[in-house]
Amino acid sequence: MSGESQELRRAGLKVTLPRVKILQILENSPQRHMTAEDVYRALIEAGEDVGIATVYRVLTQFESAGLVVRHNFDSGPAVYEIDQGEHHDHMVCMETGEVIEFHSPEIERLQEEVAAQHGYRVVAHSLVLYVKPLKKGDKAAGKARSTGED
Amino acid sequence: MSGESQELRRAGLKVTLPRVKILQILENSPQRHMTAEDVYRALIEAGEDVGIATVYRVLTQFESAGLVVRHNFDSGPAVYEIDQGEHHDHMVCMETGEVIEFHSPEIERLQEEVAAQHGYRVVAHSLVLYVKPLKKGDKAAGKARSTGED
DNA sequence: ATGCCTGCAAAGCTTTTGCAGATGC
DNA sequence: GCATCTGCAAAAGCTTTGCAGGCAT
Repeated sequence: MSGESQELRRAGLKVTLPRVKILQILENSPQRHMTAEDVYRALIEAGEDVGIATVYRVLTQFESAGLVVRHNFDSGPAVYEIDQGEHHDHMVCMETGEVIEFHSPEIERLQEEVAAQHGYRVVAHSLVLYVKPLKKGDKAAGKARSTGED
Repeated sequence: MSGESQELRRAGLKVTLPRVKILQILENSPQRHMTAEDVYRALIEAGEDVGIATVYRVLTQFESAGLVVRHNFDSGPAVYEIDQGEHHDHMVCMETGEVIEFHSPEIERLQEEVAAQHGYRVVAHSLVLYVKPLKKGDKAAGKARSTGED
């Protein structure tokens, strides 16, 4: 029925209430990046009686099925986000915790180039920038002003 | 005395046996990237009687002092490596577990550029490529043949 | 009806913490 | 001598797993 059921079936997963609910939450939550705990709380608030173990199991299955992508930002709990097909990397603001997505084909190309130079091909990668907001007057806008910091 | 003592003092840490030993291990181990457990085992094998808790505490202090850098490859235990001042990123071979270091100023520049476009400056970053060895004849060298996988 | 799913609770693994005694300066 | 550090053991945080019953097909 609902698009969720289709997606689950297509992923080869039996259509069950916990899976449908979790998929809905991941798709509809304002928060794109959720921890297992986040999902669990959302379920509880929605009146659904699922166990945290099931949340972990389902998220893991979703990941295997390619429905979601799992990220490990720094230490701390893993976060999951629905896979919209659009690959992207992340920037985490160290002041607000906000997560910003970005995509840079140039960086990706360079990654492959570097790997090839070492005799490898890139199967997956993880790129996270830990950032802070630019204060006004901190620097000019455009081109290639390096901040020096690393 | 030993260079280690100097380094510790310079870092503002009291010179104690566990700290000296751990620093020696990090500096002399053939393995550049060690988990707390690795360091602990090395200490035990060296006949030193330190607790794992101390290993964690010391590694954390070393990190704060800038003596070591801590990485979280995927999930799993954190790894530490002595900070040789030379910033670099990592490639992890998915077949052998081998860790290869690399440095790409171009990628770093692009990172800053992207961050700036979003109104941020890069404070730190984490880039890990998960790679597999190129089989012979797997592909030609140069240009931009994307593997499709991501 | 059957086999995959779920909830619960317990265990696992990595890392942190409280405390009393030891140690460096 | 005093503050800091250490070892031990216990706890904490996140995630996985065993098992008995439940649900989708």
